[in-house]
Amino acid sequence: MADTYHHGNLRQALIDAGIKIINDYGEDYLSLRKVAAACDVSHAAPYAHFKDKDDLLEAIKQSVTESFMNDLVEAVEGKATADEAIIAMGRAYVTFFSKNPDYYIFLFGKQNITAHLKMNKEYKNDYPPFLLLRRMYLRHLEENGLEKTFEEQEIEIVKIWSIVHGMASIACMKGVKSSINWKDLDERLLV
Amino acid sequence: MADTYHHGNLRQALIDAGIKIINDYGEDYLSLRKVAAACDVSHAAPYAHFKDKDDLLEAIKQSVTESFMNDLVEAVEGKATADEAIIAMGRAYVTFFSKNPDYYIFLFGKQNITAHLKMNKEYKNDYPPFLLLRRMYLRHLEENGLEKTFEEQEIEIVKIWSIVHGMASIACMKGVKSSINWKDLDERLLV
DNA sequence: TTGTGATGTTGACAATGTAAAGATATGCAC
DNA sequence: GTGCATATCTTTACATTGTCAACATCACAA
Repeated sequence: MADTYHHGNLRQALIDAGIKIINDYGEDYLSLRKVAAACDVSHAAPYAHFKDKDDLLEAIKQSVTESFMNDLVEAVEGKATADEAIIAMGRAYVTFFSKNPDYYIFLFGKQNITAHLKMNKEYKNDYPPFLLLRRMYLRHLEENGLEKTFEEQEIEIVKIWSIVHGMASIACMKGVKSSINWKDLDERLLV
Repeated sequence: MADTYHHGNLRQALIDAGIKIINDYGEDYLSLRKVAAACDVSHAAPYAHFKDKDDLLEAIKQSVTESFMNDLVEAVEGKATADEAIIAMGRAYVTFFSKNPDYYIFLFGKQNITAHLKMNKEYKNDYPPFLLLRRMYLRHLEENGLEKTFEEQEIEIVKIWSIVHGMASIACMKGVKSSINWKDLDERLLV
C-alpha cells in the first residue's frame, strides 16, 4: 500500500505534520497548503477531514494538549506522596514547554501577557492539566490532615499553578533549558 | 487641501482607521489594504509610514494603550483618598473594556486563557497601567499608616489587578455592560 | 455487480502582504 | 525664484493563502 490513491490515515497525518511545522518553524509559518504538501497530498485534500483551517488548528491543539497531559500523568504516576507528585508534575510541566517552546505560544497565545489561570470556573473545571493538579492538591490535604475552605483551596491551587506556569513561561522565552532553577521550583512548590 | 496628492497626516489616519476597523469588526477583519482604502489611499501607501503590517499593529496597540491610560488617569485624578482612587481606577478599567470588547482581545491576545498579570518583573515595571496602580497602592499604605514587606506588596497589587482584570475579561466575553456588578467590584477592591 | 459515499485531485478565484519602479509634492540650498 | 534631494503616494506585479466547485478514484454494502 505504498502509493495508493487514498492515504490511509490522512487526518492523523495532517495533525502530525502540523505539529511538526509548528515545532520547527512556529505557528505563523503553518498553512493548510504546507500541511497538505508535507503529507504528499493535494492542497484541497484536508477539506475532506477538516471544515477549515481553524478546525485543523483545533485538532492540533487538542493533540498537543493530550501529549502534554501524558507527560504530566506519567510524572505523577506511582509517586508515594502527593507532595512528591506535585513537585514531579511541576517539573514535567516546565520540562514540556522548555523542550518545545513553540507549544507554549501555540497553546496559550502569542500575546499572552499573563501567567495565572483565568478565574473562569468553566475553564478550571474543563482543562485536564488543571483537574490533575486539583486532585493532587486534595490528596495533599488529605495526607497531611489539613482542612481548608473551598476558597482557600482555589487560591492555593491557582498559586501553585502560577508558579509552575510562570516558570514555564520564562523558560520558554529564554529558550534555555539550562537556565531553569529546579531547586527553586521545588522549594516554591512546597506549600 | 481637499484632494491633494499628499494626505497630510496619513500615519495617524491609518492608525485611527485601524482602530475603527478593530472596533467595528474585530482584529481578524483588519488588513493593510482595508486600512489604506479607509483612508482613500492606495494599498501600498502605508509602507511609507510602517515597515510592515506588524509595525502598524504595534502602533495601533500603543495608541489604544494610551487612551486606556488616559481613562485610568482621569479616573484617579483629584480623588481625595487612595482607596477612592483605586476603586475609581478599577471601575474605569472595567468600563474601558466593556465599552470596547474588541480592545481586550487586541491588547491581551486572542487565546488569552489567563486573568492575572505575568510574574515577569520587566513587565510589571514597564506597563503604565500597572505602575499607576502601584502608585495608588503605595499611597494607600501611607495614608493608612500600614507597613508591608515588598513581597506582601507585590502579592496584594497582583491581587487587585487580578480582580479588576478578571472582571474586565468576563465583562468583555459577555459583552454586556449591564451585567457588571459594580458594588461587588468595589467591595472586593477594599483591601 | 453496482452504485453510493468517502476521499483525493485539479483548476479557479479573491484577498492579502510585499516589493519595485515611477509619479508628485515639499522643503531646503543657492 | 531655481533646482534638486527626499518623503510621500500610485501603479503594477507576484507569490502565498484559504476556500470552493467539478471531477476522479477507491472502498464497501446491498
